[in-house]
Amino acid sequence: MALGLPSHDRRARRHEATKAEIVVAAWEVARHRGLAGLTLAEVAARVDMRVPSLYQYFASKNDLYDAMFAQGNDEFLAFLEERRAELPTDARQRLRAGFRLYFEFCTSDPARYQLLFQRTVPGFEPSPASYAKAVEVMTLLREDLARAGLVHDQEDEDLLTALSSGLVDQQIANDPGGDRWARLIDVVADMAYDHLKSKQRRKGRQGARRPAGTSTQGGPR
Amino acid sequence: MALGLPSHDRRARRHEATKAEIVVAAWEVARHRGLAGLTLAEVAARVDMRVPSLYQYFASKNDLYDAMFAQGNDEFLAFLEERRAELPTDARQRLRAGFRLYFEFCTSDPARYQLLFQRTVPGFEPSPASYAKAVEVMTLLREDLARAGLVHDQEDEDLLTALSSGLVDQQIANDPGGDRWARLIDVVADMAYDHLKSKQRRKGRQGARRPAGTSTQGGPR
DNA sequence: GTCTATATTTGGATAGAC
DNA sequence: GTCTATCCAAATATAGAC
Repeated sequence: MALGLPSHDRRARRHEATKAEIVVAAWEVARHRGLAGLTLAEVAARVDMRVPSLYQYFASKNDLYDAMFAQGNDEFLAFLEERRAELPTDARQRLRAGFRLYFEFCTSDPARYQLLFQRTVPGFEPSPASYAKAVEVMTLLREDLARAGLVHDQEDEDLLTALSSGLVDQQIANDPGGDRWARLIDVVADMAYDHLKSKQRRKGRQGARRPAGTSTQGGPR
Repeated sequence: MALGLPSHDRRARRHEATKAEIVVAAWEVARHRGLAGLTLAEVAARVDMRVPSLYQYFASKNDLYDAMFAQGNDEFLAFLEERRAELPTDARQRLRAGFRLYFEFCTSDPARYQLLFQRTVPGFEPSPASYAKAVEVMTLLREDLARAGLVHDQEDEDLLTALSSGLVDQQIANDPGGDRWARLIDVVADMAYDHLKSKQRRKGRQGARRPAGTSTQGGPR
Protein backbone atom coordinates (compact mmCIF):
# COMPACT_ATOMS: atom_id res chain seq x y z
CA MET A 1 0.00 0.00 0.00
CA ALA A 2 2.84 2.42 0.81
CA LEU A 3 4.31 4.32 -2.12
CA GLY A 4 7.65 4.68 -0.37
CA LEU A 5 9.53 1.52 -1.22
CA PRO A 6 8.27 -0.13 -4.39
CA SER A 7 11.12 -2.60 -4.57
CA HIS A 8 10.23 -3.94 -1.16
CA ASP A 9 6.72 -4.23 -2.39
CA ARG A 10 7.65 -6.20 -5.46
CA ARG A 11 9.91 -8.44 -3.47
CA ALA A 12 7.21 -9.10 -0.92
CA ARG A 13 4.76 -9.88 -3.66
CA ARG A 14 7.15 -12.36 -5.22
CA HIS A 15 7.71 -13.91 -1.84
CA GLU A 16 4.00 -14.38 -1.34
CA ALA A 17 3.62 -15.86 -4.81
CA THR A 18 6.29 -18.45 -4.13
CA LYS A 19 4.68 -19.25 -0.82
CA ALA A 20 1.38 -19.88 -2.56
CA GLU A 21 3.11 -22.13 -5.11
CA ILE A 22 4.56 -24.20 -2.31
CA VAL A 23 1.18 -24.59 -0.68
CA VAL A 24 -0.31 -25.75 -3.96
CA ALA A 25 2.47 -28.31 -4.29
CA ALA A 26 1.88 -29.43 -0.72
CA TRP A 27 -1.76 -30.10 -1.50
CA GLU A 28 -0.78 -32.17 -4.49
CA VAL A 29 1.49 -34.28 -2.31
CA ALA A 30 -1.18 -34.60 0.37
CA ARG A 31 -3.73 -35.81 -2.15
CA HIS A 32 -1.24 -38.34 -3.47
CA ARG A 33 0.34 -39.65 -0.26
CA GLY A 34 -2.35 -38.89 2.26
CA LEU A 35 -2.40 -35.87 4.52
CA ALA A 36 -0.21 -37.49 7.17
CA GLY A 37 2.15 -38.79 4.49
CA LEU A 38 3.20 -35.30 3.50
CA THR A 39 6.98 -34.80 3.50
CA LEU A 40 8.98 -31.67 2.87
CA ALA A 41 11.27 -33.57 0.54
CA GLU A 42 8.45 -34.35 -1.83
CA VAL A 43 7.06 -30.84 -1.65
CA ALA A 44 10.47 -29.37 -2.41
CA ALA A 45 10.98 -31.69 -5.36
CA ARG A 46 7.66 -30.62 -6.80
CA VAL A 47 8.58 -26.94 -6.79
CA ASP A 48 12.11 -27.68 -7.96
CA MET A 49 13.84 -26.63 -4.78
CA ARG A 50 15.86 -28.28 -2.06
CA VAL A 51 14.31 -28.79 1.32
CA PRO A 52 16.24 -26.05 3.16
CA SER A 53 14.88 -23.42 0.79
CA LEU A 54 11.38 -24.11 2.03
CA TYR A 55 12.39 -22.74 5.39
CA GLN A 56 12.66 -19.30 3.82
CA TYR A 57 8.87 -19.47 3.46
CA PHE A 58 7.67 -21.60 6.34
CA ALA A 59 9.19 -21.83 9.77
CA SER A 60 8.19 -25.46 10.19
CA LYS A 61 6.13 -28.24 8.74
CA ASN A 62 3.27 -27.30 11.02
CA ASP A 63 3.48 -23.80 9.65
CA LEU A 64 2.98 -25.27 6.19
CA TYR A 65 -0.03 -27.28 7.39
CA ASP A 66 -1.38 -24.06 8.78
CA ALA A 67 -1.04 -22.31 5.43
CA MET A 68 -2.80 -25.24 3.78
CA PHE A 69 -5.58 -24.98 6.33
CA ALA A 70 -5.96 -21.27 5.63
CA GLN A 71 -5.93 -21.78 1.87
CA GLY A 72 -8.48 -24.58 2.10
CA ASN A 73 -10.82 -22.27 3.94
CA ASP A 74 -10.22 -19.56 1.37
CA GLU A 75 -11.16 -22.03 -1.33
CA PHE A 76 -14.36 -22.93 0.45
CA LEU A 77 -15.17 -19.27 0.89
CA ALA A 78 -14.59 -18.58 -2.79
CA PHE A 79 -16.58 -21.67 -3.72
CA LEU A 80 -19.52 -20.47 -1.65
CA GLU A 81 -19.35 -16.85 -2.79
CA GLU A 82 -19.29 -17.98 -6.38
CA ARG A 83 -22.35 -20.17 -6.12
CA ARG A 84 -24.63 -18.77 -3.54
CA ALA A 85 -26.02 -16.21 -5.95
CA GLU A 86 -27.55 -19.10 -7.88
CA LEU A 87 -29.13 -20.72 -4.84
CA PRO A 88 -32.89 -21.19 -5.21
CA THR A 89 -35.06 -19.03 -2.99
CA ASP A 90 -37.56 -21.75 -2.24
CA ALA A 91 -36.52 -23.11 1.13
CA ARG A 92 -36.77 -26.81 0.29
CA GLN A 93 -34.81 -26.43 -2.92
CA ARG A 94 -32.35 -24.18 -1.18
CA LEU A 95 -31.57 -26.79 1.43
CA ARG A 96 -31.10 -29.45 -1.24
CA ALA A 97 -28.75 -27.18 -3.12
CA GLY A 98 -26.84 -26.36 0.05
CA PHE A 99 -26.36 -30.03 0.83
CA ARG A 100 -25.19 -30.67 -2.71
CA LEU A 101 -22.73 -27.79 -2.54
CA TYR A 102 -21.19 -28.99 0.70
CA PHE A 103 -21.07 -32.57 -0.50
CA GLU A 104 -19.41 -31.63 -3.76
CA PHE A 105 -16.80 -29.46 -2.12
CA CYS A 106 -15.92 -32.05 0.51
CA THR A 107 -15.84 -35.19 -1.60
CA SER A 108 -13.95 -33.53 -4.44
CA ASP A 109 -10.87 -33.50 -2.22
CA PRO A 110 -10.84 -35.93 0.71
CA ALA A 111 -7.43 -34.77 1.93
CA ARG A 112 -8.74 -31.24 2.20
CA TYR A 113 -11.87 -32.47 3.96
CA GLN A 114 -9.69 -34.30 6.43
CA LEU A 115 -7.58 -31.25 7.27
CA LEU A 116 -10.42 -28.73 7.38
CA PHE A 117 -13.15 -30.70 9.07
CA GLN A 118 -11.83 -33.81 10.70
CA ARG A 119 -8.82 -32.68 12.75
CA THR A 120 -6.96 -35.95 12.34
CA VAL A 121 -3.44 -34.66 11.70
CA PRO A 122 -0.96 -35.72 14.42
CA GLY A 123 -0.05 -32.58 16.35
CA PHE A 124 -1.58 -29.87 14.21
CA GLU A 125 -3.55 -27.01 15.69
CA PRO A 126 -4.48 -24.06 13.44
CA SER A 127 -3.08 -20.66 14.33
CA PRO A 128 -5.54 -18.03 15.57
CA ALA A 129 -5.44 -16.29 12.17
CA SER A 130 -6.25 -19.47 10.27
CA TYR A 131 -8.85 -20.51 12.75
CA ALA A 132 -10.53 -17.16 12.26
CA LYS A 133 -10.97 -18.04 8.59
CA ALA A 134 -12.66 -21.29 9.53
CA VAL A 135 -15.01 -19.39 11.79
CA GLU A 136 -15.77 -16.94 9.02
CA VAL A 137 -16.77 -19.79 6.73
CA MET A 138 -19.04 -21.34 9.34
CA THR A 139 -20.64 -17.97 9.97
CA LEU A 140 -21.39 -17.53 6.30
CA LEU A 141 -22.98 -20.97 6.09
CA ARG A 142 -25.01 -20.31 9.20
CA GLU A 143 -26.30 -17.03 7.83
CA ASP A 144 -27.37 -18.62 4.58
CA LEU A 145 -29.32 -21.27 6.41
CA ALA A 146 -30.90 -18.81 8.81
CA ARG A 147 -31.86 -16.57 5.90
CA ALA A 148 -33.82 -19.45 4.40
CA GLY A 149 -35.81 -19.51 7.64
CA LEU A 150 -34.73 -23.06 8.28
CA VAL A 151 -32.45 -22.79 11.28
CA HIS A 152 -33.58 -21.25 14.52
CA ASP A 153 -31.23 -22.59 17.15
CA GLN A 154 -28.00 -24.47 17.58
CA GLU A 155 -29.84 -27.78 17.64
CA ASP A 156 -31.18 -27.18 14.14
CA GLU A 157 -27.72 -26.28 12.98
CA ASP A 158 -26.15 -29.34 14.60
CA LEU A 159 -28.74 -31.53 12.94
CA LEU A 160 -27.87 -30.22 9.51
CA THR A 161 -24.13 -30.57 9.99
CA ALA A 162 -24.60 -34.15 11.20
CA LEU A 163 -26.74 -35.12 8.22
CA SER A 164 -24.56 -33.51 5.60
CA SER A 165 -21.26 -34.69 7.00
CA GLY A 166 -22.66 -38.20 7.44
CA LEU A 167 -23.23 -38.43 3.71
CA VAL A 168 -19.78 -37.06 3.00
CA ASP A 169 -18.05 -39.39 5.44
CA GLN A 170 -19.66 -42.53 4.16
CA GLN A 171 -18.98 -41.54 0.58
CA ILE A 172 -15.31 -40.91 1.25
CA ALA A 173 -14.75 -43.90 3.51
CA ASN A 174 -16.74 -46.56 1.70
CA ASP A 175 -17.15 -45.56 -1.93
CA PRO A 176 -14.46 -43.03 -2.86
CA GLY A 177 -15.04 -41.70 -6.33
CA GLY A 178 -18.45 -43.34 -6.53
CA ASP A 179 -21.96 -42.02 -5.94
CA ARG A 180 -23.60 -44.43 -3.50
CA TRP A 181 -24.27 -41.67 -0.98
CA ALA A 182 -24.43 -38.83 -3.47
CA ARG A 183 -27.68 -40.36 -4.66
CA LEU A 184 -29.14 -39.87 -1.19
CA ILE A 185 -28.46 -36.15 -0.85
CA ASP A 186 -31.90 -34.96 -1.92
CA VAL A 187 -33.61 -37.62 0.16
CA VAL A 188 -31.76 -36.58 3.29
CA ALA A 189 -32.18 -32.87 2.59
CA ASP A 190 -35.93 -33.38 2.25
CA MET A 191 -36.04 -35.36 5.47
CA ALA A 192 -34.29 -32.51 7.22
CA TYR A 193 -36.61 -29.96 5.64
CA ASP A 194 -39.75 -31.80 6.68
CA HIS A 195 -38.43 -32.26 10.18
CA LEU A 196 -37.49 -28.60 10.63
CA LYS A 197 -40.81 -27.43 9.21
CA SER A 198 -42.88 -29.62 11.45
CA LYS A 199 -40.80 -28.68 14.47
CA GLN A 200 -41.46 -25.06 13.64
CA ARG A 201 -45.18 -25.71 13.37
CA ARG A 202 -45.17 -27.44 16.74
CA LYS A 203 -43.41 -24.49 18.31
CA GLY A 204 -45.82 -22.09 16.67
CA ARG A 205 -48.84 -23.92 18.07
CA GLN A 206 -47.34 -23.81 21.54
CA GLY A 207 -47.40 -20.01 21.37
CA ALA A 208 -44.35 -18.54 23.10
CA ARG A 209 -40.99 -19.38 21.56
CA ARG A 210 -39.06 -21.38 24.13
CA PRO A 211 -35.32 -20.71 24.43
CA ALA A 212 -32.88 -23.18 22.88
CA GLY A 213 -31.71 -26.08 24.99
CA THR A 214 -35.07 -26.90 26.55
CA SER A 215 -36.13 -29.51 24.03
CA THR A 216 -38.81 -31.88 25.19
CA GLN A 217 -36.81 -34.62 23.52
CA GLY A 218 -35.04 -36.74 26.12
CA GLY A 219 -31.37 -37.53 25.55
CA PRO A 220 -29.94 -41.06 25.46
CA ARG A 221 -27.87 -42.91 28.04
CA MET B 1 -7.77 -79.57 21.37
CA ALA B 2 -5.23 -82.40 20.94
CA LEU B 3 -4.38 -84.45 24.01
CA GLY B 4 -1.01 -85.39 22.63
CA LEU B 5 1.29 -82.53 23.57
CA PRO B 6 0.00 -80.55 26.53
CA SER B 7 3.19 -78.57 26.96
CA HIS B 8 2.86 -77.21 23.44
CA ASP B 9 -0.66 -76.33 24.28
CA ARG B 10 0.28 -74.43 27.40
CA ARG B 11 3.06 -72.65 25.60
CA ALA B 12 0.76 -71.64 22.77
CA ARG B 13 -1.81 -70.40 25.22
CA ARG B 14 0.79 -68.27 27.00
CA HIS B 15 1.94 -66.92 23.67
CA GLU B 16 -1.60 -65.89 22.76
CA ALA B 17 -2.09 -64.29 26.15
CA THR B 18 1.02 -62.16 25.75
CA LYS B 19 -0.10 -61.20 22.25
CA ALA B 20 -3.41 -60.01 23.63
CA GLU B 21 -1.63 -58.00 26.32
CA ILE B 22 0.44 -56.27 23.68
CA VAL B 23 -2.65 -55.38 21.68
CA VAL B 24 -4.27 -53.92 24.76
CA ALA B 25 -1.16 -51.84 25.38
CA ALA B 26 -1.18 -50.73 21.75
CA TRP B 27 -4.74 -49.48 22.11
CA GLU B 28 -3.75 -47.50 25.17
CA VAL B 29 -0.96 -45.84 23.24
CA ALA B 30 -3.25 -45.18 20.27
CA ARG B 31 -5.84 -43.51 22.48
CA HIS B 32 -3.13 -41.38 24.06
CA ARG B 33 -1.02 -40.41 21.03
CA GLY B 34 -3.51 -40.80 18.25
CA LEU B 35 -3.77 -43.82 16.01
CA ALA B 36 -1.07 -42.61 13.63
CA GLY B 37 1.16 -41.66 16.54
CA LEU B 38 1.53 -45.25 17.66
CA THR B 39 5.15 -46.32 18.08
CA LEU B 40 6.56 -49.72 18.94
CA ALA B 41 8.85 -48.14 21.51
CA GLU B 42 5.93 -46.87 23.54
CA VAL B 43 4.03 -50.12 23.24
CA ALA B 44 7.07 -52.09 24.37
CA ALA B 45 7.62 -49.80 27.34
CA ARG B 46 4.03 -50.29 28.42
CA VAL B 47 4.34 -54.09 28.54
CA ASP B 48 7.82 -53.86 30.09
CA MET B 49 9.66 -55.27 27.12
CA ARG B 50 12.23 -54.05 24.62
CA VAL B 51 11.16 -53.39 21.08
CA PRO B 52 12.79 -56.45 19.49
CA SER B 53 10.78 -58.77 21.74
CA LEU B 54 7.59 -57.56 20.12
CA TYR B 55 8.73 -59.17 16.91
CA GLN B 56 8.24 -62.57 18.54
CA TYR B 57 4.53 -61.78 18.47
CA PHE B 58 4.02 -59.55 15.47
CA ALA B 59 5.92 -59.65 12.22
CA SER B 60 5.58 -55.91 11.66
CA LYS B 61 3.86 -52.80 12.85
CA ASN B 62 1.14 -53.32 10.27
CA ASP B 63 0.62 -56.79 11.67
CA LEU B 64 -0.01 -55.18 15.03
CA TYR B 65 -2.49 -52.75 13.49
CA ASP B 66 -4.19 -55.75 11.97
CA ALA B 67 -4.51 -57.46 15.34
CA MET B 68 -5.96 -54.26 16.76
CA PHE B 69 -8.43 -54.14 13.90
CA ALA B 70 -9.47 -57.72 14.57
CA GLN B 71 -9.78 -57.14 18.30
CA GLY B 72 -11.82 -53.99 17.76
CA ASN B 73 -14.28 -55.93 15.66
CA ASP B 74 -14.43 -58.66 18.29
CA GLU B 75 -15.27 -56.02 20.85
CA PHE B 76 -18.04 -54.66 18.69
CA LEU B 77 -19.40 -58.14 18.15
CA ALA B 78 -19.36 -58.86 21.88
CA PHE B 79 -20.94 -55.47 22.55
CA LEU B 80 -23.75 -56.24 20.12
CA GLU B 81 -24.32 -59.82 21.27
CA GLU B 82 -24.50 -58.64 24.84
CA ARG B 83 -27.11 -55.99 24.21
CA ARG B 84 -29.26 -57.05 21.36
CA ALA B 85 -31.34 -59.31 23.58
CA GLU B 86 -32.62 -56.18 25.31
CA LEU B 87 -33.55 -54.40 22.11
CA PRO B 88 -37.19 -53.34 22.00
CA THR B 89 -39.40 -55.17 19.50
CA ASP B 90 -41.31 -52.09 18.47
CA ALA B 91 -39.65 -50.97 15.26
CA ARG B 92 -39.39 -47.27 16.09
CA GLN B 93 -37.94 -47.90 19.51
CA ARG B 94 -35.66 -50.55 18.07
CA LEU B 95 -34.19 -48.14 15.61
CA ARG B 96 -33.62 -45.55 18.32
CA ALA B 97 -31.90 -48.14 20.47
CA GLY B 98 -29.78 -49.30 17.56
CA PHE B 99 -28.63 -45.75 16.85
CA ARG B 100 -27.80 -45.26 20.51
CA LEU B 101 -25.84 -48.49 20.63
CA TYR B 102 -23.74 -47.61 17.62
CA PHE B 103 -23.19 -44.08 18.85
CA GLU B 104 -22.12 -45.21 22.28
CA PHE B 105 -19.70 -47.80 20.96
CA CYS B 106 -18.10 -45.43 18.48
CA THR B 107 -17.78 -42.31 20.59
CA SER B 108 -16.53 -44.21 23.62
CA ASP B 109 -13.24 -44.75 21.77
CA PRO B 110 -12.49 -42.39 18.87
CA ALA B 111 -9.20 -44.09 18.05
CA ARG B 112 -11.00 -47.38 17.63
CA TYR B 113 -13.66 -45.71 15.51
CA GLN B 114 -10.96 -44.29 13.31
CA LEU B 115 -9.28 -47.64 12.73
CA LEU B 116 -12.46 -49.67 12.29
CA PHE B 117 -14.63 -47.35 10.29
CA GLN B 118 -12.64 -44.51 8.83
CA ARG B 119 -9.66 -46.13 7.11
CA THR B 120 -7.37 -43.20 7.74
CA VAL B 121 -4.18 -45.02 8.80
CA PRO B 122 -1.26 -44.43 6.39
CA GLY B 123 -0.68 -47.71 4.57
CA PHE B 124 -2.84 -50.09 6.54
CA GLU B 125 -5.04 -52.67 4.84
CA PRO B 126 -6.67 -55.36 6.97
CA SER B 127 -5.74 -58.98 6.29
CA PRO B 128 -8.42 -61.22 4.77
CA ALA B 129 -9.00 -62.87 8.15
CA SER B 130 -9.50 -59.55 9.93
CA TYR B 131 -11.58 -58.17 7.13
CA ALA B 132 -13.84 -61.19 7.44
CA LYS B 133 -14.56 -60.17 11.01
CA ALA B 134 -15.57 -56.72 9.89
CA VAL B 135 -17.91 -58.26 7.35
CA GLU B 136 -19.38 -60.50 10.01
CA VAL B 137 -20.17 -57.48 12.15
CA MET B 138 -21.81 -55.64 9.28
CA THR B 139 -23.87 -58.71 8.45
CA LEU B 140 -25.13 -58.95 12.00
CA LEU B 141 -26.14 -55.31 12.01
CA ARG B 142 -27.84 -55.66 8.67
CA GLU B 143 -29.83 -58.69 9.86
CA ASP B 144 -31.00 -56.88 12.96
CA LEU B 145 -32.26 -53.99 10.91
CA ALA B 146 -33.91 -56.20 8.33
CA ARG B 147 -35.58 -58.21 11.09
CA ALA B 148 -37.20 -55.03 12.34
CA GLY B 149 -38.74 -54.70 8.88
CA LEU B 150 -37.01 -51.38 8.37
CA VAL B 151 -34.47 -52.04 5.68
CA HIS B 152 -35.41 -53.43 2.31
CA ASP B 153 -32.56 -52.51 -0.01
CA GLN B 154 -29.06 -51.16 -0.02
CA GLU B 155 -30.32 -47.62 -0.29
CA ASP B 156 -32.16 -47.96 3.01
CA GLU B 157 -29.06 -49.36 4.60
CA ASP B 158 -26.83 -46.62 3.20
CA LEU B 159 -29.23 -44.03 4.53
CA LEU B 160 -29.00 -45.43 8.05
CA THR B 161 -25.22 -45.67 8.02
CA ALA B 162 -24.97 -42.09 6.80
CA LEU B 163 -27.28 -40.75 9.50
CA SER B 164 -25.73 -42.65 12.37
CA SER B 165 -22.14 -42.03 11.40
CA GLY B 166 -22.89 -38.36 10.81
CA LEU B 167 -23.86 -37.99 14.45
CA VAL B 168 -20.78 -39.89 15.55
CA ASP B 169 -18.43 -37.89 13.37
CA GLN B 170 -19.66 -34.52 14.48
CA GLN B 171 -19.59 -35.55 18.11
CA ILE B 172 -16.01 -36.79 17.88
CA ALA B 173 -14.70 -33.94 15.73
CA ASN B 174 -16.45 -30.98 17.32
CA ASP B 175 -17.46 -31.86 20.85
CA PRO B 176 -15.35 -34.77 22.08
CA GLY B 177 -16.53 -35.96 25.45
CA GLY B 178 -19.65 -33.80 25.26
CA ASP B 179 -23.23 -34.55 24.23
CA ARG B 180 -24.15 -31.94 21.62
CA TRP B 181 -24.92 -34.59 19.01
CA ALA B 182 -25.85 -37.33 21.45
CA ARG B 183 -28.95 -35.30 22.23
CA LEU B 184 -30.01 -35.58 18.60
CA ILE B 185 -29.90 -39.37 18.33
CA ASP B 186 -33.58 -39.99 18.93
CA VAL B 187 -34.60 -37.11 16.69
CA VAL B 188 -32.56 -38.47 13.81
CA ALA B 189 -33.65 -42.06 14.40
CA ASP B 190 -37.27 -40.95 14.29
CA MET B 191 -36.66 -39.00 11.10
CA ALA B 192 -35.22 -42.12 9.55
CA TYR B 193 -38.07 -44.24 10.82
CA ASP B 194 -40.72 -41.95 9.42
CA HIS B 195 -38.94 -41.75 6.11
CA LEU B 196 -38.55 -45.51 5.75
CA LYS B 197 -42.16 -46.13 6.75
CA SER B 198 -43.58 -43.65 4.28
CA LYS B 199 -41.31 -44.94 1.56
CA GLN B 200 -42.64 -48.42 2.26
CA ARG B 201 -46.21 -47.18 2.07
CA ARG B 202 -45.50 -45.50 -1.24
CA LYS B 203 -44.09 -48.69 -2.63
CA GLY B 204 -47.03 -50.67 -1.30
CA ARG B 205 -49.52 -48.38 -3.05
CA GLN B 206 -47.65 -48.76 -6.30
CA GLY B 207 -48.32 -52.51 -6.19
CA ALA B 208 -45.35 -54.48 -7.44
CA ARG B 209 -42.13 -54.18 -5.48
CA ARG B 210 -39.60 -52.56 -7.77
CA PRO B 211 -36.00 -53.81 -7.58
CA ALA B 212 -33.37 -51.76 -5.78
CA GLY B 213 -31.54 -49.05 -7.70
CA THR B 214 -34.56 -47.74 -9.60
CA SER B 215 -35.51 -44.99 -7.22
CA THR B 216 -37.68 -42.25 -8.66
CA GLN B 217 -35.49 -39.80 -6.79
CA GLY B 218 -33.11 -38.07 -9.16
CA GLY B 219 -29.45 -37.86 -8.13
CA PRO B 220 -27.44 -34.63 -7.98
CA ARG B 221 -24.77 -33.40 -10.35
C1' DG C 1 17.49 -16.73 -1.87
C1' DT C 2 19.25 -20.96 -2.80
C1' DC C 3 22.25 -24.26 -2.18
C1' DT C 4 25.52 -28.31 -0.06
C1' DA C 5 26.54 -30.49 3.87
C1' DT C 6 25.32 -32.06 8.06
C1' DA C 7 23.24 -32.51 12.58
C1' DT C 8 19.71 -34.80 15.05
C1' DT C 9 16.06 -37.58 16.01
C1' DT C 10 13.20 -41.11 15.52
C1' DG C 11 11.29 -45.32 14.31
C1' DG C 12 11.04 -49.80 12.16
C1' DA C 13 13.56 -53.89 11.73
C1' DT C 14 17.48 -57.52 12.15
C1' DA C 15 21.67 -60.21 14.10
C1' DG C 16 23.22 -62.81 17.36
C1' DA C 17 24.40 -63.60 22.41
C1' DC C 18 22.36 -65.50 26.48
C1' DG D 1 11.88 -65.67 24.66
C1' DT D 2 14.28 -61.79 25.82
C1' DC D 3 17.83 -59.06 25.50
C1' DT D 4 21.96 -55.67 23.74
C1' DA D 5 23.79 -53.77 19.96
C1' DT D 6 23.28 -52.17 15.60
C1' DC D 7 21.56 -51.05 11.11
C1' DC D 8 19.06 -48.48 7.98
C1' DA D 9 15.97 -45.22 6.24
C1' DA D 10 13.44 -41.26 6.50
C1' DA D 11 12.43 -36.87 7.92
C1' DT D 12 12.78 -32.32 10.25
C1' DA D 13 15.74 -28.78 10.88
C1' DT D 14 20.15 -25.85 10.97
C1' DA D 15 24.90 -23.87 9.60
C1' DG D 16 27.21 -21.55 6.61
C1' DA D 17 29.09 -20.98 1.72
C1' DC D 18 27.87 -18.81 -2.60
